[in-house]
Amino acid sequence: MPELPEVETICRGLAGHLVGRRLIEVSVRRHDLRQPIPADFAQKLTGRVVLEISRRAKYLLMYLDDDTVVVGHLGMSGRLFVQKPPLPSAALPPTGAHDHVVFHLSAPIAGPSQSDGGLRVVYNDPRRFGLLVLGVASALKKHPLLRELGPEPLSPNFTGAVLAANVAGRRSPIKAALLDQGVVAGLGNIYVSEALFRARISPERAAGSLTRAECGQLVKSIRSVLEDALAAGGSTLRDYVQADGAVGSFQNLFRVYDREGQRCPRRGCPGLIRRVVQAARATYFCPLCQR
DNA sequence: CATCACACCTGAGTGC
DNA sequence: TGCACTCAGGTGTGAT
Repeated sequence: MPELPEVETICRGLAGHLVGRRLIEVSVRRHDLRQPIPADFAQKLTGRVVLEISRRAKYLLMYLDDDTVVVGHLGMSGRLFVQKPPLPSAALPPTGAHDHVVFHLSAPIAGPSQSDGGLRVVYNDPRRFGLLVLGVASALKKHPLLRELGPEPLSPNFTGAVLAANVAGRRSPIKAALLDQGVVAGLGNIYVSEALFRARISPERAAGSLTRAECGQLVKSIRSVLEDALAAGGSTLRDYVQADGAVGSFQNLFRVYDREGQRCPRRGCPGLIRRVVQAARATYFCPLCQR
């Protein structure tokens, strides 16, 4: 499911609901995700207060008040959503199929007292390609899942020069290189196709053959497509929803993804969008205006 | 090393 | 309606 804009949208939604609440109960219904949920997961989290929620690449990071960080990934089909009872003590919806972990949270600890009777957050993942593991905040950069990640595409240190250096010498297609989370962190199958279209670069070009100028253009295109997607709340293909259940709308703004056979949206271009398979993933592009 | 095919798992969609 | 088949937003592995 989720690439950077979807994970960032969920992250922001969760932060608004969870920061400043205490985890009063954590129930793990299935441990066998892509990596097993640690046996002491629930015990380690119970009683902790959520300090902050952030994102690195496609990982969600939930910082707790004891130096523990929950490191989460949604894989292809994972969802995290908030369930809030409409009234204090009102019954929450029953746990559904593929709800693997349920976090029960207290009312906000600080601030004006209110009728908020707490809420719960559900981790749901039919395919179980996602994961939920634990890290240590003060040593998070060394965490095995995070230490090899490349630059954040929306950060100022992701430049054309950095991209050029990270793909130097690579003979694989630029499409495949951009999916490599060590080259740039957070892109997935949709946004790679969309960014290459905006940069007018063919996905079949050898990554190392891009000029410095092309790398600079590609960096700009990556930023623009991610920012546009963030503004739309991400893309909803089949099951992605934001933390509060709202759906994203960027799928309506795709220019090439899943548009095989349609006219190239670039003004005056007579090309037709083509679908090819690279590294076992579908790639969409206009063979006329992407060179 | 770099590259690639494939596996992991479930559900949705399609065509017969 | 049912069945067989294909495809899907990700990533780690083993073979080459």
